[in-house]
Amino acid sequence: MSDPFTLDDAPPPAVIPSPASGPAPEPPWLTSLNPEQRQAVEVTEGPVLVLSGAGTGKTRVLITRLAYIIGRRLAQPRQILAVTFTNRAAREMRERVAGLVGPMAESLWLGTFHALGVKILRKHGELVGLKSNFTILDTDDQTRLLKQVMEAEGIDHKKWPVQVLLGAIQRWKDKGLTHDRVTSAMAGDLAAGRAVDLYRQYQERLTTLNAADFGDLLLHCLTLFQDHAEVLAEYQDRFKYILVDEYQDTNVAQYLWLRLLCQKHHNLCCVGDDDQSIYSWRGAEVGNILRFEKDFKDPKIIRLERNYRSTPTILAAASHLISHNTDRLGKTLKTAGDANTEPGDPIIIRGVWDGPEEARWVVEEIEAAQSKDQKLASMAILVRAGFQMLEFEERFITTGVPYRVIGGPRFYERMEIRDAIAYLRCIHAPTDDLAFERVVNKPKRGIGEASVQKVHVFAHSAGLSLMEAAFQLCETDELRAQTRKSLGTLITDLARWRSLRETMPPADLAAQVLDESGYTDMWQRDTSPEAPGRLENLKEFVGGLEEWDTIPAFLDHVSLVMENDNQANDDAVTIMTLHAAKGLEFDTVFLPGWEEELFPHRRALDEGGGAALEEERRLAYVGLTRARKKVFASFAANRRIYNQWQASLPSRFIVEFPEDCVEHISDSGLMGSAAPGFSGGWNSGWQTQKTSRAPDIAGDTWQAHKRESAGTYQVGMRIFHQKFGYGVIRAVEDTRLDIAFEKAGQKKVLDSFVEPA
DNA sequence: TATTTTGGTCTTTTT
DNA sequence: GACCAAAATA
Repeated sequence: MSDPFTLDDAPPPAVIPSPASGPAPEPPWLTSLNPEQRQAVEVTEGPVLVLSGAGTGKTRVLITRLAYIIGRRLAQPRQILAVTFTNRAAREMRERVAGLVGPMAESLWLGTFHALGVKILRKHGELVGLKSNFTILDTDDQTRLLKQVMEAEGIDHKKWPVQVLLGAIQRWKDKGLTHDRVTSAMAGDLAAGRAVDLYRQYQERLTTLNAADFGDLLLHCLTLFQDHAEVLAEYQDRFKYILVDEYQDTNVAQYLWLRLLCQKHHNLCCVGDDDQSIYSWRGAEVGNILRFEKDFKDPKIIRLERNYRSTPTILAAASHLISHNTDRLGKTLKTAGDANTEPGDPIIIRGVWDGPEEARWVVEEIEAAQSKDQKLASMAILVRAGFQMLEFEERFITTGVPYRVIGGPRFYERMEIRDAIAYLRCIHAPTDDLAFERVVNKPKRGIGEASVQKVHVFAHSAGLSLMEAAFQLCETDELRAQTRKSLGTLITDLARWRSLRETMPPADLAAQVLDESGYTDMWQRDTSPEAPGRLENLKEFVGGLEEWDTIPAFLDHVSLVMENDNQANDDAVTIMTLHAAKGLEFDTVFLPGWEEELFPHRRALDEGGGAALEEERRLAYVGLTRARKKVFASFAANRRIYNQWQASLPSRFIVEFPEDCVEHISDSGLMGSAAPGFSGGWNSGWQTQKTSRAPDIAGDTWQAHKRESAGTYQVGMRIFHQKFGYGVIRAVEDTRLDIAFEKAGQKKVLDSFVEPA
């Protein structure tokens, strides 16, 4: 095999780094570091673990370390591997390194685990059964594929949902387990005890399709390294220095991947914070941090504890909150500034009546800050779950305040975009059966399920791809003349477009395909309200394609990045999940929805043990420490979930704030007289709460209400509701009442929210 | 075949 | 209430 890595014309000399070894003046980006940071940069040899609290300059250390290694000529950029968790982090890191060392940064191996895995598999994939143009499946494709396998095996999909099995397979992959290493004990009675076999068949289907799912990107790498020592040796040789960001979020597979790669030079530097481990549900093992000392001999452990980001108040609150966790390495964050730094504003805590009210309040605060010349871009709303975003969006739209949602409904996951991509996939890889299936009757060409099934059966028996099978079937009388004709047209069209791809830029090709296939037409004729939006998205899609020179490059981007990063640089408030916020910082942070069952989330509470709860608390810690100056936390007494109003209690995390760091503010105008439970004002209620542990807000009034309510309400009764006013009960079902309100119309409400009128 | 109706499940968090 | 899948209907 030709060695692609022998191009290094001038291997750098192995210099033992030492600040005193040369008279060269030290650049400012080095001298401005604090002693611990500097150590983390300069100890280049051997394993290094940097335990880095929130806001302690972890990213800066990583970037400086990269620049230092390059600047000292300890290695060429192409001999350095730097791994991040998100594409955003990777992009940012590359930009900032480039700022220090210039265009050399281009040749760094820098990216997410998955992106780097793809890079390796594109080169050596044949050794594990993947051709270099293999497809990367998204969640949707994975589900459909596994579903096909399960259906073929006659597994009852009602009893054993696809998602559950898929989740199990993914977790196995996270642990680095190929199907032959999963024991039946691990599988249990999952999928009627057939889980392991189904896993195997799923992998077989993937191989036939020349496709890999997300977990495979790492798992195949591991297999490759284990079975082909010469390939592993190449990479081990090449990567003189390895840097890992967010190490606390690595899973077992990623850990093994790293361990294999660093075995020659042993220069592995991992940066992480166990208090910010929030991805255990995705297979992340905080244990990787704890194992570091055992698995890598004589590691240097460096703690960064000086926080440069937040005010002392925020820091104190965050530290106090996280100290409720028992399972941690333990570290204290100190403010980095002078001893007499101003403590900063207290954390504002506010209880409101319901979700919309909360949104109203948050946006009011944002507008107030804006009128004091604070940039909207310096403010963020961090939510626990995606559905919370809607209320804020609505409010921003009505008030006209610019906002930006990160990680919302993803562009590339929209139906029309996935269809368009499927066309490109068919053109690029004729064997991509999943894409073909998606496209075959979109727009409607009279090729129904029955015909597709025939193609399927034939393809399977003859060992052909769907497209090839369809082509051959068109030569026979198996299919109806009508079907045969349109199927034939589709296949010739696809072939024609394929022949254009050498000469035509992807954007133009896509435009032509969407046009000639009738796909655009389909939406233009569609009269549903969302059709114009879809056409708009397709336009944007074609526009976005212009950045790409080749289809495969674009397809990789789509499957790995999944987000459209045309981030307008307008001044806008950011809305995102707490998970997405990790690694970012803002002057002002809003933390809405701090209610029991939402945050901490019900699922975390249900799952026994304290582990899940501790992860929720870490999430709270991440949220708090995103703020530089000011934090607003809030909770609503009522929240609508599935069209049901539900009473909720303030999150236990609110109680865990140290009292001298917070300021409770009550809802005067709106709430004052309207809500009995609220009128007393917060402060008094909260004083007693700490000891009694039963928040007064819902305390006596509501609890009593709940108890007495069973049976008190009957059809025909006239009642009063805080939000909807007066009404008459139409139906009673358990604690749910169907009420015809005089003003608000017919609603379903919980009995605890009404009182006899 | 295509469209409508019904019935069941939902919401954590993401590469 | 929204979204999906399967059944019923045109």
